[in-house]
Parts: sequence; C-alpha cells; structure tokens
Amino acid sequence: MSKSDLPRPTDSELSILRVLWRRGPSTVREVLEEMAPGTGYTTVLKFLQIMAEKGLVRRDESRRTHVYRPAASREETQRKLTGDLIKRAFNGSAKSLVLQALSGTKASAEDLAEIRRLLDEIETKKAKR
Amino acid sequence: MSKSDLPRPTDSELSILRVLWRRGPSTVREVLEEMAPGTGYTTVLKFLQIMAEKGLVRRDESRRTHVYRPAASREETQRKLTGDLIKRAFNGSAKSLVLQALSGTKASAEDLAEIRRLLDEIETKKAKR
DNA sequence: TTGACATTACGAATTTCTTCGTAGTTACTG
DNA sequence: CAGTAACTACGAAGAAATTCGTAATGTCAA
Repeated sequence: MSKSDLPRPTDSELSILRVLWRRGPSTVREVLEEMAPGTGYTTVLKFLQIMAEKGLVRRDESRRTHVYRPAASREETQRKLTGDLIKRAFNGSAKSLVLQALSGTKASAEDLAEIRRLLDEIETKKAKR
Repeated sequence: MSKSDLPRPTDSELSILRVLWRRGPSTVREVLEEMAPGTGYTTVLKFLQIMAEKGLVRRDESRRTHVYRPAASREETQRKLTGDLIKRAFNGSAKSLVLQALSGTKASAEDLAEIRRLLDEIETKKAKR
C-alpha cells in the first residue's frame, strides 16, 4: 500500500498525529498527557488502534506497552492535506490558496522574506531548465 | 448567527457549494446536472436540505421550485478552510502552509509574479504603519 | 377534472466518527 | 502468592455523513 493511499486523517486523528510528530514514537499514555485535558485514556487508545488499522500509524508490539509512530511525516501529511484543499476548495489552483493564505493573515517581515527566497529558488530552478 | 459559526462543509457539501458558487442561485435539478454523473436527485435534494439546516445555504421557497444559494462566498469559505488547515496541520503558521503549497506544486511564472505583487503590497502596507 | 410529471418531505439503511465502559491480561509489590 | 496497578482488546452507543426509496403535493396539459 503506497503512502498516497493513506486516508485523510480526521480532526481527532490529526490532533494525535501532531503529538506523535512532536514527541516521536510514543505510548498511549504519553500521547494522552499531551492531549486536551479531560480526554480519556481509552479514547486515545481506540483512536490509535483505528489509526493503525487505517495505516496512519505503525505499532511496535514487541514490548508489553505498545509504541506508536506516525506512518507519514508531518511534511508528507501537510502536502497531502494542502493538495486536497487546493483540489476541493480552490479549483486546483495552488496560487489561489497562497494568495488567500497570505492576504488572510498577518505574516511577519521575516516570513515574507523567506517566502520571497523560496520564490527566487523556484524561478532559478525553472530558468535552469 | 454570525458567519463564523457556519460549520466546516464536508466533502460532499463542498462539491455542491462549488456548483452554487459557479452558477449562482440554483434549483436542485440545476445543481444535479453539474454533479458527477450517477448522482441521485434526492441525494442532492437531501444535502441541500441539510445544508440549509446548518446554515450553509439559504433557500428561497417563494416559488414552487426552491432556489438555493450559498450563505457564504467562495472567498469567505476558502478563508475559513485555509485558516482551519493552518491551525490543525501547520501549528498556526501561515508561512508554513504557503511554503508547502509553493514547493509542492508547479506554479506558472505568472502565478509567481502575482504572488510577488501581493508580497509587495503587504509590505508597503506594513511600512505605512 | 384527471392524469402525468416534477418537486419537496420524510425517513430508513449504511458507514464513519467519537467517546467510553468493561473485561481480560500482564507485571510488579509486599 | 495474592492483590493492585497498568495496559490492551472488545464492543456499544450516540452523532454525523451519505445515499436513496417512497409518499405527498403542486402544476399543467389534454
């Protein structure tokens, strides 16, 4: 099963993935401790089990206490979600999304500079071809 | 109820909204004709009814055949969805999303130019303050 | 007016999402 | 070794999403 076959994570699943990306491989309890207070242990456990079924996380069962890690990196997932949003809400235009994100937010001067740098890089690469 | 209270549209709902944004106020049948072939009439009808309940669309019942229109503009919805994604998958960093969208796609030279133009505009505005 | 037809309303069936309770299992502690 | 603590497995329950079938109703032509 290729990575692109992974389903889009739901909101709840994403909040768990965020923890795993930040912490690296983790047990249920470790994830739980970083979740919103009031979250139940078995709720997190169940999600991780479901996510393992879906292929969103891998499970190491070699020890008594299972250890979960993300199946896809944060970047891969971000890419997938972004591409998805572009297709679903922006008629496939990445440009539209970028313009929307830029206008709808207050990015710092450094952020803008970094974006310019990436633009330069892309255009340089494009020119070289 | 303020616009920001509108729920995030599901995938199916979004595909209907896309039609409404393109066509403007439409009947069930008109929407149906622009949906993927094989879609059932009552399926579209039901979605529009649910969406009306949720506030995602407004319904004009003055005529026998009801006419539906989006409650929020394409831009507003795009803004909401983008902000949502930034929060859920990019730790609140719009910059990250922009960089991801830019690197993960092949934007045309004009697209890039347009983005630069917007960057200029933003920085000009920022400088004026 | 009476069909024929299009439309809306209603609700049912199925799937997924979300949350938790409970039961069973393993490991440690006194 | 008994008891407790922690963990996994299982399933249930409610809400939402998705898709349609069927019934009820209004419209218009013959």
